[in-house]
Amino acid sequence: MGRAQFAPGDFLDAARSLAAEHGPAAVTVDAVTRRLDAPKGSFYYRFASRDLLLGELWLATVLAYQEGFVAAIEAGDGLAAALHMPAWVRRNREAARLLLLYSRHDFVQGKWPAALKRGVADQAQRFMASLERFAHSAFGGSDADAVRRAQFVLADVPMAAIRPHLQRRESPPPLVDELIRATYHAIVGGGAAPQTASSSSIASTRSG
Amino acid sequence: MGRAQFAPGDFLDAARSLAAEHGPAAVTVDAVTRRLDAPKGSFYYRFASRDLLLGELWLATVLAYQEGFVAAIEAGDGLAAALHMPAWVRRNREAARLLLLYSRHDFVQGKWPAALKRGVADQAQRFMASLERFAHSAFGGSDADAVRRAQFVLADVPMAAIRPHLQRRESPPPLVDELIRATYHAIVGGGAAPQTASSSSIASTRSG
DNA sequence: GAGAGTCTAGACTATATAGTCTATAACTTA
DNA sequence: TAAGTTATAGACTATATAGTCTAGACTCTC
Repeated sequence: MGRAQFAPGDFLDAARSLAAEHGPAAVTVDAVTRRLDAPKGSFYYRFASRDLLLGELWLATVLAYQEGFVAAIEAGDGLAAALHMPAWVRRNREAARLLLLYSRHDFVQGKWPAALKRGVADQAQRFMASLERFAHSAFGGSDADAVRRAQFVLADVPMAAIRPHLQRRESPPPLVDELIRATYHAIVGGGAAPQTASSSSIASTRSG
Repeated sequence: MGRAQFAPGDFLDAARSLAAEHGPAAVTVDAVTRRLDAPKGSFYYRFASRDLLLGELWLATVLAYQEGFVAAIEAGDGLAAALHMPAWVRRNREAARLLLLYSRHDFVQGKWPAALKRGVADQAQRFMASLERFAHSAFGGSDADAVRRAQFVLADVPMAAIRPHLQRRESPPPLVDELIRATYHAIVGGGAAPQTASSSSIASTRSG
């Protein structure tokens, strides 16, 4: 069969669905090929190993998210960077579950080739650079504490706000953005804080 | 061998260490018994299955954490409940890794007996009751949004602040408490907020 | 249309792991 | 000390899964 019936992307798509539905452990080669009704040989013709499939899936997912994040930071808009997470999650529900419900190590525990390794390292490095850049502009320094603060408002808090909803397979409601925004202003301060720390106002903003 | 060489707790301890070090997937029956130099028979004499071991480990871990949390809520001190997480994590590093780095489903995917099932359900119910109680006192209601806010400040944010440090196998530094506190005051407001939303003060509080 | 290259097809192998089963050693109690 | 109880001991089975291998079907080019 000289004409390909399956593209590499088909296997990645199937893997993404399976991982989003039942976790990365459910992404067995048999499960993936069964879902596509493809023979095993066709899988291994394209991917050297299951580890590689999962590694590529993870990297693609992280990069897809990070693109908008880095852009926002480079535009000097920290709040937009923080709010990029819920926005992206709403548009990419399956990928979002991979990114927020599991860790890198659930995907890439094994040995991967240099190319993938470099890809992941580059990604981490670009992300850290963004955090440092933001830390510098928001907290006046790039020491460990300032970077940690940046990570907190730009990544940890958005994840924390969204995760429970993904766990219940819901789309993150608007309340999530509000919580991220309020936290952002509390930690970063300044800017266009719509209200002061007195927060009964926050609590009642979006209840209906 | 009429006198027991191993207590059930020995297997739980070994399982906890393994899970903390390499994740719950590394808690195989072989790995556990190898670590204790115990025969397989001795394991299955005490635990009906691997699932049961992991289930009991998870439940014990959650309950150990929750005790202090619920007590703080019942004492009417929301901030103490939020700060209980970093305090508990510092005292229970291994258990903390289970609780914060993995999800319930990594431990209890299989079938468990009614007793365990009830234990987990009870635990979840007590936790929700605490959240509702706090939501009522802090946000004046127990509707879904108010409970979600409660979960955010009391559970999600503390987890988010701590998780990166556990991932690096560090003890959570004091900065973590500060971030939790600042977020708490931003969302809950009122109370004894030590500073207003202008946060250059927060940023410089604990840099040295 | 012959030959080369591409991809499908799926049986087969190797290995890790959960769980079973039988024998027996070490205690306990009458 | 005999009988009964409790636990150790580890070989064995069953199953899931990653990965290999060979045959051959399809397509494209000359």
